[in-house]
Amino acid sequence: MRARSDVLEPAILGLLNEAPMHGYELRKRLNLLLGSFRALSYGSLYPCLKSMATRGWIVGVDSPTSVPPHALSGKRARIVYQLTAEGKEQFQQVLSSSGPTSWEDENFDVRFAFFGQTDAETRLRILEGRRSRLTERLETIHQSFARTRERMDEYTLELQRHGLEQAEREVRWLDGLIDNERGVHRVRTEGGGRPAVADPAAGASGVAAPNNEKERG
Amino acid sequence: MRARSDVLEPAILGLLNEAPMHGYELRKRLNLLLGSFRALSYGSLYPCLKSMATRGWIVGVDSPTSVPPHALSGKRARIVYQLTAEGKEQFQQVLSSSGPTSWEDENFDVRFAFFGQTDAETRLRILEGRRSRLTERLETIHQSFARTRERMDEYTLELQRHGLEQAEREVRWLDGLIDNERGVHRVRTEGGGRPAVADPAAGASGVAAPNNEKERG
DNA sequence: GTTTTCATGTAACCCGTTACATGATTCA
DNA sequence: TGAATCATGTAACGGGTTACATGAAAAC
Repeated sequence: MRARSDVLEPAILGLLNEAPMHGYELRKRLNLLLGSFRALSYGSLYPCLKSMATRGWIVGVDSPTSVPPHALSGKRARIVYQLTAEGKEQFQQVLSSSGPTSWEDENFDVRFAFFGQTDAETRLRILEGRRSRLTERLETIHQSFARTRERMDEYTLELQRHGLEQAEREVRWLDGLIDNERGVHRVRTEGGGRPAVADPAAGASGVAAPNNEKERG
Repeated sequence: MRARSDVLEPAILGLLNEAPMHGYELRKRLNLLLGSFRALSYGSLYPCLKSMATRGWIVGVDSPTSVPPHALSGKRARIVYQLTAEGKEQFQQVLSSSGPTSWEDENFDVRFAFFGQTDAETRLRILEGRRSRLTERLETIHQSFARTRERMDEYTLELQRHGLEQAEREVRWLDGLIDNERGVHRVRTEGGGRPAVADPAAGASGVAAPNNEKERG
């Protein structure tokens, strides 16, 4: 429901779970992750890091700029943040929690971005949740569409038509991913249930599969 | 930049410019207009109406429920809002103002939805502004894409690839609309420059034109 | 040497949601 | 008569942005 809550924190946890980082770099990575447009402001990042530190999920360590570049002792301290044990636990919990909020646009994106750090079961659960949420939307739009078509402006109509098409396309995209995930899931759970994307070949071909129609365009 | 500011007010102005309405119905129309999901809350609608009334853009008129349904005198007053002269002026100003904010996602959607109440020139300006904003984005993503491809998670990559594709598709959609608008523009400005969509035939075929490829799918 | 980029923060504000409160009308 | 829907609002809160403040390192 909300715009970003449940989005910023998970994203930070996920990025720090990949590698420790200082705030400035974290922001750049976050911008890439979250829709890649609309720069996240420091005014929300730093306070968020602060509160996460207070809660014990992360710790910030003052760190001089690597090896002193030109003779002088490295003094300027950047604060490099890293997950604590609690933070890692929290992240795993966020990943596997598939509450209704997880299906929403940006929340889904973040969950999806960190699929590489989840198990196939959770991935499937989230993908399918997202899918049913989308089709639910489509249903709603179709209905109100049918009810109010005549009363609507040509352009409003066109806008809605376009939105509908985009949503339908996303459903198809999800279908591809789900199919793929099911295949991987079956194979992997037989073999131990570790994340499947650790294997580059399976990940690359599998994930990209549903979209190669694009090459034709 | 912002999520909704510059979105809610224009949308209200636009809807009230089509027909006077009371808040409850306004909300339904707004939900349809603004992404059609995520219901707008009364907690933001009514205060907004209030402030718009204070500024003199709209007036709320107590109105009994049409004709009394079963003998009793209609007492229950719904507040029907309508634009004042200033409100109409403000709306026209919003429509024709093509500042950078107009290219943003939701702002664009609202502007687009009320294209029927604008002239072809403004429509073109907004469509082209939106287009260049989108391609700008695409450029940015492509760059960071090339720079950081190796360091990225398979799923993050796929998510970005998908986003890229959606954006590219929207650019093509815009191209169709722009082409169409240019045609209409040329014809119409010769003939007087009135809104083109007032003509059902031109509007319907014209606006829908770039997308009839979808029928094949 | 000056500008640009890196780097970290704070305080005021904006806009929206949640939860609450209230009451009339319509339908079962 | 009692539940669902229509209809209008308010107060507290949440999460984000803007604008401000500061300073070191790198590039020109």
